[in-house]
Amino acid sequence: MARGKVQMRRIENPVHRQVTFCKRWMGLLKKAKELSILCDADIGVIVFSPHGKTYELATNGSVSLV
Amino acid sequence: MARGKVQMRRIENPVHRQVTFCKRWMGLLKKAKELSILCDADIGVIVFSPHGKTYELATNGSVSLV
DNA sequence: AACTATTTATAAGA
DNA sequence: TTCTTATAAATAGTT
Repeated sequence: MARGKVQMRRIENPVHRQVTFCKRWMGLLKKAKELSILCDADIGVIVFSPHGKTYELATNGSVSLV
Repeated sequence: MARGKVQMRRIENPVHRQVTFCKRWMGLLKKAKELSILCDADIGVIVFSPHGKTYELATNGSVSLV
């Protein structure tokens, strides 16, 4: 979304993909938290990275149940 | 994010809150899909609205297991 | 539901 | 990974 448009397809370069993942995951978490607060909703987000790592957010323990 | 900043707290007006929920949920879904595609990750997002409705996205069936 | 003025997220670079 | 900056994208308020 910035210095040039981004093509909507898998980023082949591993380093670039990792950097983008980090940045966008942070952004997604922020957006989810905002939606939760602003609209009084309970949100759970979970991401399974290709390398087996999982990242998650639960605004009320919902995802931890999984 | 636009015609004026938004305070990060629950929107009291029900109509305003519903409209914002709709807009932001759409945005969150888009961001999640993008992260999934760009970074080859598997993502699940689930939202429990205060009124009992649930909205979800699963890029690989992950959330449907819940 | 559409439209834009603005804010925010973020791609690229350091 | 963290910071900076230019620019694309999301969206708050309006119509």
